[in-house]
Amino acid sequence: MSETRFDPSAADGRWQRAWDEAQTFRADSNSDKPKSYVLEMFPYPSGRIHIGHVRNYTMGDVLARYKKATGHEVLHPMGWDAFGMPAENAAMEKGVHPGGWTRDNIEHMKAQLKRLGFALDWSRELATCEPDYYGHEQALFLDLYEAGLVYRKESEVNWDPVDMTVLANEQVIDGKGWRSGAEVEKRKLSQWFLKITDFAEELLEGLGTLENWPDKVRLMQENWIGKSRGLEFSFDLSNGEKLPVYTTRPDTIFGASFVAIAADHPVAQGLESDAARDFIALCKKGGTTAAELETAEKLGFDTGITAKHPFAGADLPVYIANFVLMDYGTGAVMAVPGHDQRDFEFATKYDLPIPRVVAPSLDEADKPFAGEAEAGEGVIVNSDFLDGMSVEEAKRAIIRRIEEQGAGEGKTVWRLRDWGVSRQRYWGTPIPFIHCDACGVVPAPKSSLPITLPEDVDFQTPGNPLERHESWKHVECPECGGKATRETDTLDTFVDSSWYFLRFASQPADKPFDREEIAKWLPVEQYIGGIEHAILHLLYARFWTRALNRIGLIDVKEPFASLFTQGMVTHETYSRREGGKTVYYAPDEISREAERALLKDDGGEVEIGRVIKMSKSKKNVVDPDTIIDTYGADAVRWFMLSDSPPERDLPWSEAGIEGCHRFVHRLWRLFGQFDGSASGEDKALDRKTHQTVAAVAEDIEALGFNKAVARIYELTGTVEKAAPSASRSAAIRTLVQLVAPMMPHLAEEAWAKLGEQGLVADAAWPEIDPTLLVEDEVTIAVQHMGKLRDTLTAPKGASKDDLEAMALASENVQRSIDGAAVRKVIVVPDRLVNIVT
RNA sequence: GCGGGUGUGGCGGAAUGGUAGACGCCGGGGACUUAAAAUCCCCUGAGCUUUGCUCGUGCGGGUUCGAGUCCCGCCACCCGCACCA
Repeated sequence: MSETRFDPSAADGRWQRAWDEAQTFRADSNSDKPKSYVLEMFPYPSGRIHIGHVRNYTMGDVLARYKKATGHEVLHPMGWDAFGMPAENAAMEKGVHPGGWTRDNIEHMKAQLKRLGFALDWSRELATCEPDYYGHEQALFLDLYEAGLVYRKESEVNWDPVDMTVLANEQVIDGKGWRSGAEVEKRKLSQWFLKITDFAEELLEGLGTLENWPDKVRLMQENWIGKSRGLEFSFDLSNGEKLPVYTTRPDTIFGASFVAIAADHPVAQGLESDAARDFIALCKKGGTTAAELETAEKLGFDTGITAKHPFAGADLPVYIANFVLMDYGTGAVMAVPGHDQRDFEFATKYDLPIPRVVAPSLDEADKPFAGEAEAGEGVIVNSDFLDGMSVEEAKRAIIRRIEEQGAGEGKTVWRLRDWGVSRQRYWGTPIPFIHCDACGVVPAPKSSLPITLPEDVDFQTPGNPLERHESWKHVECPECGGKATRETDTLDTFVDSSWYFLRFASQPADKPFDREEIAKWLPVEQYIGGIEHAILHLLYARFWTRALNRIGLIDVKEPFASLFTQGMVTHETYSRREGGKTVYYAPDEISREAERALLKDDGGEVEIGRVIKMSKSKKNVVDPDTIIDTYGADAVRWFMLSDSPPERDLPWSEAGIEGCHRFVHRLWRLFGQFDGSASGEDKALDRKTHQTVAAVAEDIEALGFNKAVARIYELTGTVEKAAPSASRSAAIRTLVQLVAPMMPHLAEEAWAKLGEQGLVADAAWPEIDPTLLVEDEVTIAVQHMGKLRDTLTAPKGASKDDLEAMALASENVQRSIDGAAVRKVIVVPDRLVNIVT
């Protein structure tokens, strides 16, 4: 083997082509091997791969390659979450077609991914914007409709009157459209909904089975679903109506001193007076940002109506209150100021009674409040037949009483809302329905699928181009044959990403997927992606999977057996004040010295800012293409795995990637020292090698890539120092295999030079000799009173008595004991001896 | 406000209740070289009266022969949710 340098610019492409030609990473559904489905969240084709993708896909790739080496049939696919707003924005700004823009981006990004040498089955590539994907989605949507899981209802949306479009909440900034700057209006539109609330209970319970999901994500979903147990009952109002309220604290019912309703509650809406109307308008104006809610004053309006307390008989005033939400519970609450902070503030402001009904003990039934509500545990007081009960006992008692009277019932209320999937946009999956004046809303026949998007659309006029597209929009009614129009709304792109993992596993032309084939691959063994999808995507995908399961299309209930959320790639920022404002500079405009950073252009010093998430506005981004050009794919991959634990943020640094680059070449030099004819055994090295193989395997399976990397560094150092022997040659060969999942190009190149047949990507993971995992000598720590005084070497498994004798023989130990009587000696076999005096 | 997480050298970080700081980066010294790059070797938590000793894992207590790790109470930072009755 010659001492040539490893040249990634030649080797990377060569091996990528070799894998392609051999179809090394093609997944065979009919294989007898155990299946392993490794999946990373597919990207939106924004134009360029960013470094966060590189980290995400490198982790998945190491796992996929390792699984393959350990005898699994691996499915590791890639595709494109290709519908979405940026394509329409590009269309409006640059006059390009969203489809053309998207497909160009896909082509470019695919080339970028290929340069990184990922072990992907590209034969299963899919893009959600193509009819052969979204057509099947339309079919699934119709299936769900037939099962009663899809419905239409009037719903309030954020409407941008200039762009003539619906805006998502996050697109409304300070009450104005993010693009147009126009004042956003609330509009009622008839929209499509999916009945995710039907699955609230099982989505919540299912979380309990997802042991290999981060607790954090499970908790976030749990809070999002938001189950609460309570009582719903009705007040009789002085105007003769009944007012249902919901409470989770029915035990405090005797502490109710007023009733509060939401501004858009029917009772409020029914008020005629100008003052009432003005107050309702005021409530609507209130901001919805976190900061505004934090400081918002509790405001109320006395309707003049009263509500009869079901037990006390008192007439409670009914207020419209700005803190009551219409879309939770019944939009009306019984207000218990003594034991709810919001009610307390409200009652204080409007001078309403604040009775105590929970106290630390029966003796303290009239203890005054210390300026805030007491929401905690205690004993019920001033509450007639509930007096003396605990909070929990009282809850049960009052619910029973109300139920006996037929005035209400114990009820579970969920925070989770049904999923509104209508989007008034062009670049999405057309919703397969037809509106007929005579027949109403009619599902499109499955034979008419896919309903494809028209290509000839213009984006220069505001609004949804589908709305204006006469030849596309007007169709015959499938039922009566009369004049009808297509639904012009398209589906939320989260629908597209709610089943792509099924289509990856099975892609027949005539249906969304094959049930038997899905059963072979699903659930995904390991899913990897960003924490930002903890709720929406991951909840929707779980829902969609359960919905398909319920209607009998698949057998699996939970799509992702294990979830891993990786940290972000971060970078320090460079900036300086110029003409009164802060100007940021990109890393490649900077020359970085040990303590300072200089601008290449003029040599001026710039300030080194905090290490934060890469963002365009701070210009602290690095471009994957550039760094692959400079260092090669393997060094970049290695950096992505080194140092930081994968769930934490990874600070990108020039010094760090250069270190990785050096290591690639250091390995290459070591591989060059392979001597197949070397003889002689080096038992210590054999041990180290086998221990490393076992440890690296364990680390990869636990996704502890940074630890695996450290072990490989260690073994590399040991092998470098070892004298030539058959053991050393074996160690070098093993090292090639150990780094193969992480640095596949270098590994293939070395594998070939070692004279091995075939690809290292096809090679089995090195076998471990269990007898070599244990040392025959161990280092024993010797402590006196828990402080280290000496270390000694003992044979593995030495007896407690021997170890104690050896420890006591130590000069350092004797000096430390200094003649004191030994009271006790603690011996941990093969680890330490602690002498207590 | 509620919920969760994290605090270890100059930096990223290791460490089944058992030798704190593995491994990498930065830095320092040396070798090779006419020189540089590359490479290799050594040092690198702080302090001290340096065969060795003391201190040291955000702070204060506790349990234990022994605590970064377990328990109690704080502090700081980060993330998520948020007027959810």
